[in-house]
Amino acid sequence: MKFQILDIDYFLNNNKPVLRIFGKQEDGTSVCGMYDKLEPYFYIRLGVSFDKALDEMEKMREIKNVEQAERFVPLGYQTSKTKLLKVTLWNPQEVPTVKSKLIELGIAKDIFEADILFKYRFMIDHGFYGMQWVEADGESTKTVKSKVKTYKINSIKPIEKQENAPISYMAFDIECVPSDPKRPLDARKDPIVMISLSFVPEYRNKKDIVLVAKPFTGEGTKGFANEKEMLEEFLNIIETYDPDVLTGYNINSFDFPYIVERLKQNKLNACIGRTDKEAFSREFGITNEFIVTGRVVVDPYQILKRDPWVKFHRYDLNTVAKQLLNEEKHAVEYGEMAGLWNGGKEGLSRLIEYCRRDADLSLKLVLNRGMLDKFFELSKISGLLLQDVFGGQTRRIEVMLLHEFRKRDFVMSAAPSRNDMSRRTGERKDNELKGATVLEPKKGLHAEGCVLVLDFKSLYPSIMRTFNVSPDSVLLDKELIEKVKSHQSPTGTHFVDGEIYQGIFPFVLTKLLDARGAIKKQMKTSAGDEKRILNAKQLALKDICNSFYGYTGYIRARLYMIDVANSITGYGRDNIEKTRKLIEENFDVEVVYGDTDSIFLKTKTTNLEEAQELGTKISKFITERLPGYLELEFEKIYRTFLILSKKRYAGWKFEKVGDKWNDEMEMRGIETVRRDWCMLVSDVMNEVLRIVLKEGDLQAAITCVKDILDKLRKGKIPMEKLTIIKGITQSLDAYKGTLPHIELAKKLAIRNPHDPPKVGDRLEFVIIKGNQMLSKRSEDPRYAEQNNIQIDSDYYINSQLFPPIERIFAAVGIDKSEIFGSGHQASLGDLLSGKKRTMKHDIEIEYKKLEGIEEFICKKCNKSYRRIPLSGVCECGGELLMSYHGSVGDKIILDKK
DNA sequence: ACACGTCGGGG
DNA sequence: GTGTACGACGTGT
Repeated sequence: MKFQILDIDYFLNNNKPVLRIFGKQEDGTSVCGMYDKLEPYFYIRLGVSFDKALDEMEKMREIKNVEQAERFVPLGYQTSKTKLLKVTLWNPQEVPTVKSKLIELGIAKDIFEADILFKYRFMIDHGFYGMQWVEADGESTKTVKSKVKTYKINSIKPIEKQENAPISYMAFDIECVPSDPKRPLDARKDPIVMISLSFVPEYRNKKDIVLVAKPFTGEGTKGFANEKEMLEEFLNIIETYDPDVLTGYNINSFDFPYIVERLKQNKLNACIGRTDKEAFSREFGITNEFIVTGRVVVDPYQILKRDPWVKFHRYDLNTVAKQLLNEEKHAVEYGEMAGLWNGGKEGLSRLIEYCRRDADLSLKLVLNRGMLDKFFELSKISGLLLQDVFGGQTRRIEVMLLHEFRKRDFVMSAAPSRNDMSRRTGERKDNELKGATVLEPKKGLHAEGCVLVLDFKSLYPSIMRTFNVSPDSVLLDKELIEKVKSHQSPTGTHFVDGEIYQGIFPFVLTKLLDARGAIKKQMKTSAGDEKRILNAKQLALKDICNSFYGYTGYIRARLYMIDVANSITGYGRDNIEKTRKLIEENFDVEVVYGDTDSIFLKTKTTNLEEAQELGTKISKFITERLPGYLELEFEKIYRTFLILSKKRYAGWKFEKVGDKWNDEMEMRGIETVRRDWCMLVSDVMNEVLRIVLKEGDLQAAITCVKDILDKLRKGKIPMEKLTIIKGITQSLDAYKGTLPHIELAKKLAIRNPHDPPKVGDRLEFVIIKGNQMLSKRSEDPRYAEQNNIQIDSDYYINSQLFPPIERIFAAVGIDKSEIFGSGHQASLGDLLSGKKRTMKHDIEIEYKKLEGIEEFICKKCNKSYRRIPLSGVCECGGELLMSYHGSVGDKIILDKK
């Protein structure tokens, strides 16, 4: 029998562990393999004599066997293996108690691998990675311990196979109505009124179903007498459809815990998994986790929120779906729900369709956007089970290293205890983790010549490879430093030379980076699904490679070594300084900026082709002169470059695709979108940056801002552009200070006593004119509009627009008084005497061709604008979308690092 | 510039 | 389940 591993756990049968390996066969059949031939074990370094230890340990009934073993210990370069004891127990659950007993009695001085989950012990010992294809031999068996086809396995081994087995997905979403409209939802009392389910592939020829907790008939809808019957059907569908992946938006912290509580209230078992074990939820901080044995729980909310490459302004389903799928939720406000539920059939239908859409959108997010592709690959590369790969980098690295350790006869350190961690924190006071070098920026606008950006390819991984930096290659012993051929890092730590012994990190990184290189090559000749998967794979490899450095300095790492981390950044600092010097000595360019692994060079040419050529030449020159694997790559050209300070800059980027130059505005660290800013600020900032960078017309930038201020003072900016949104997070009287949105909430509660704002509501407000304190001058935008209340233009000018806009203007040498100053206005010419006020960028390509590449298109009537009209919307009132190189969509803010 | 506190998504 | 756990952005000093 062959199958792909999805999940593993174990149960006890007469105090003996039996592993349950859940998987999928090629034809999509779910199977479970039961394996009982593994015993839990760990290693100790003796604190007493062997005989004494043996004596004591024979008295412990939990211990099955003790034998001598020789292994390399992980920290510091080892010239020989260390004598250890391998302790085998009967029951994995007794490991923690035995472990602490051995330490207490002084028998063990050190403990290794006593905190490796039993399922991972199994995987590592068998060489199984996540989503591994295996071949097992055994016989079919019947048991209550599994709900799918089960086999008792005699032997099991990994096999080579790339493609995934067919995976089934089910998304769901629940709606609840509070029994007391003034109170927040309470899962103990307030029932679930409907559950929508969405399937890929279809379930009984249906792509979705909505279960309703009251009698109802309708297409794709199933009514029930009450909540309990509806919940029973929910459990029943899960069992018959048998999904591999359960998904839904924010299910980990809302839907799942809520359902579990409702099942409990209705005296039903939470049998959602593929075993007799009930599903359960646990929380830490915000990251709730929901465990369903045998299946994989995927919460797109958590995945999106943790993605460092793509950031959203907000993370509610509507915003995310709009951006990623160009689809929206049905418009139903939370406050309406009770009314819809308790009202007539029409309202109920609306609520049902709202619910249906939510589940559909979640599933589309996961599937249409290939959200899991990278995680499948991360699981295969790291060795973590799919369910565990959504967490942090630490576990990915550690389980991967465990595989490597086993091959090399190494043992893994224990995860740090609370004590270890506070000791590490304390030690940092004297020996702090020093970061990278950020070259002092030459602030301002650089428009006279193209700016070249060059990057070191995988800087930290390359450093670790070049200088053999690894926790197991450090020379901790003074004597060893004299005996062994070694080198010293810029921060004074010694490492054994690579030709004597290659550390595990450089070894693993070499494997991973080589694999990534091969995949990127392969991508060039592939297309469609194949290319998509290859891309996911190379991204997964990149993620893992880039996390090694951070790992060595992470307080919770098993292989924490601050000297190793500091050596890496130390080499990095050396490298960028060396590079700067080499460039300045050999090329006629000015270093205007650089950060960690990048360097920005201002050239004397405005010709893109020439700039490109120079960039390539410099990268080759430098790479030839740097040691080992360090490689400086020519990354991109900024025709114009504006830098405000370290880490805050914008550039007009040109990139050659084929023989055409594509252009794009790029911003880093300059936020144009922030939660607490109204839309007007974002619009003005984008517009100002565009004018400065693309038109080089400072005058126009000033005029643009002045126009806005003028409109603002005359009350001509639409209310929605001035609206600020903030949420109510606690009961109104619990707030200590006065906050604008809370003051407004109080006002609204008086105006509208039957539907007051509640905890969890998000309030929109504008600041209006008046002589009270600011916080008391918040008002509902619609109310202000209807009652013709004037907004406080001074607030918007001084508190919202001024700070960010001033930073930009200061950098290009425009004094704030020129725009914001009231009364006496300095003449434009005076302010910048000697400096050229306006310049049209000189570009030696056909400018005409560029026109129209970037434009704004109305979503409704398709009318296109070269600039956003100041109203922010189309003449027809429709929303405007940006268009880049022919593709239309809101811009997602990408911010590397 | 730093330390400390709050909040997120869902209904 | 041989585990005990976030990170961005806000305000205040």
